[in-house]
Amino acid sequence: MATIKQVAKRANVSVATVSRVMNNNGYVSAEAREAVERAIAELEYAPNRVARSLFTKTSGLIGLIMPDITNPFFPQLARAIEDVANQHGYQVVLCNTDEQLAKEQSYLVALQTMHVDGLIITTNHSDNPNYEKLELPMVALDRIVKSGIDAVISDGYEGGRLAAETLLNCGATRLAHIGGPEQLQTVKRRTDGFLDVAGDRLVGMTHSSFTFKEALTAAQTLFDEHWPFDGLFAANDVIAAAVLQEAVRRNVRVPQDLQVIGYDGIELGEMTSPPLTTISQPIYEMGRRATERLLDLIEKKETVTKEILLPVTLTERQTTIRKGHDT
Amino acid sequence: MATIKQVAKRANVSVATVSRVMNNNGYVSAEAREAVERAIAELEYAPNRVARSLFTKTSGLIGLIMPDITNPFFPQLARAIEDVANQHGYQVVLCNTDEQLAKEQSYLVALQTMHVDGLIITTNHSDNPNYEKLELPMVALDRIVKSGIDAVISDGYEGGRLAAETLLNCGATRLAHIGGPEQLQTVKRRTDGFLDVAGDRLVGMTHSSFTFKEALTAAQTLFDEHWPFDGLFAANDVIAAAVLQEAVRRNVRVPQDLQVIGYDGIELGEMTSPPLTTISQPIYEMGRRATERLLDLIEKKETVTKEILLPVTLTERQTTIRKGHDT
DNA sequence: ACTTGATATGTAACCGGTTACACATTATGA
DNA sequence: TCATAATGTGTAACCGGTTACATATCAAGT
Repeated sequence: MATIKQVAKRANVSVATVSRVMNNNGYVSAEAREAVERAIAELEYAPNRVARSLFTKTSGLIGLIMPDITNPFFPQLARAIEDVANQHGYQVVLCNTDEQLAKEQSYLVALQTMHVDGLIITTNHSDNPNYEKLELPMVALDRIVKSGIDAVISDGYEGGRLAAETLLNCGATRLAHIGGPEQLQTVKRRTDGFLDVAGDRLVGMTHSSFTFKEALTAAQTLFDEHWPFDGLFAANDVIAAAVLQEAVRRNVRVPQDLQVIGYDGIELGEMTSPPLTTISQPIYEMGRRATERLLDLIEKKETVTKEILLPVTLTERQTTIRKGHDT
Repeated sequence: MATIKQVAKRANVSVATVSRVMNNNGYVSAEAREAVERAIAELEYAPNRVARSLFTKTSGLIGLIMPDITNPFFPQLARAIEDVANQHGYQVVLCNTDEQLAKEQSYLVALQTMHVDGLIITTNHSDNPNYEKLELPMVALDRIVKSGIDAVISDGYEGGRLAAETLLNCGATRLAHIGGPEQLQTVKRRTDGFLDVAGDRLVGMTHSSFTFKEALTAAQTLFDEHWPFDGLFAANDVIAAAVLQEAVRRNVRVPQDLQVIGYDGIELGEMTSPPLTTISQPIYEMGRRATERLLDLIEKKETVTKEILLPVTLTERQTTIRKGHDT
């Protein structure tokens, strides 16, 4: 790899001049510029970002902290973040924390010492003494933070309401629900919204983590203890998929005997049989907005904290019965 | 953030001594060491990796180049890579290329100028003039490279054979197949293995990309043009999921009327109804091995090129009929 | 007593950029 | 014509580490 010194030599100028043409600032004569550009081309020079980083104290790196990329909600988010970051010349460093404080902590110092320019955080610690004292620009994604940290979330409460209303509109009268991990506030809101509309039409409810295996157990419990019900809202699509599978195992027909609505709008929902009706979060959009916000924080040095709330929508597929199309 | 100079001052030693205790090399007296350690603790000093990087020309970063993290095969791979990297003190930079040469190219220079220590490549270009001339340590994952680049792949040919044998053993007599994108060599091998065993028992075959939507179209075509068949092998699990969905739409019972085997062993396979029998690649293991190999290349400066071939296994779920358990 | 090797520590160069500052040279305006 | 501003360029300091080298002390060996 060529260095700026070699370029300078070849172009018969000083390193300062080379740096000026690279960064397009300061005065440079037309001849000098041309000579430098030729030298750059000939040597295939690309400036060393580490060296630049040392002086400028910016790295062009943003840290992405998530619980587990393997959870099907996150890849889309990561993709959106990476896309936007890349479009602006940034790279993203991926960090899986498994919601473990120790891992998170160690990533945090690693990221800081490598001078990342900002952080996007999608982990859901209730107890995190970490972030507040960090001076890095950062935005929380799908996650509620107490203090003055920017956040991008979608409207879980409204989503829960929408799910309940939809089931009711589609003719369900006995509602059931499987909620997510109770410490996740964004997820709890979905449950709150659902329950507020369901009222005493709720006949059964349980909770589950977001792993398929546990969801399957939760579904079994729900069927065992509260059957019959004819409308079910799951706190996310993975849980809904488990419900669907358990339903066929029990010869419960979906949507004729039981209507099901999931939450998230991940691709998995298209792949189940039948395809899953769900409350879609604008996942890609959330990632995009979070990243754009972060870049504003980094580059424009914005200071006011903002919370961005995105609307959710109903994606009707085939686990609910369309009004006026009853089978 | 404290600097080494501040630590040195506080401990009444020179920066050299501080550096020596940090890196545990050279001679340091017990008293000096202790003073330095106390100063480090008091200042919460963590060395600036950028500065270190500039001198040592290593960054502790490894670049992960994949087509699209959104494709459900990749998150597990990414996870494995990240885990192993992290255990060894490395971070990973995520790059989605969409198989576009331009994007790949631009990532490559970005990664080089930031001095990543190595590369893991899971893109499947047939034409890539890039990598060979790079002097970075790198390993290809799930991807076949001509020249002297290390690779970790699983035994697709044997997997294809295994799929065919399993279907045959389970009583299928009229076989069908949906292959993957034809330019992907690792995927083509699955088809080869399957066809070699299937022989003239194959009654129909088509191809599809790995997106669910296209897979659905391919499945429809196959049913339209070649039905009936009673055993189907799909080049990956996403395609298999599409087949399953199309089957219920046509009131084809799985596995009674049609047995289906997928490929990959991603979690999606557990979530379909019924759960999918599939040829499992050791995905996490592949990521792990690739990363370990890369770290050997980086740290031990190994030079001999190695190709690691991992075995696949049959994961029997409910889209095939167990021998001796015929329904 | 004197050489020698091990131990201990500091100074300064270096990694490859950026930029403050000094110093020219040329253009502009009165 | 001359002061002043705009333009153009190089030198060297700086970012925060690592390490070669010089130097100093001390114990061991002869």
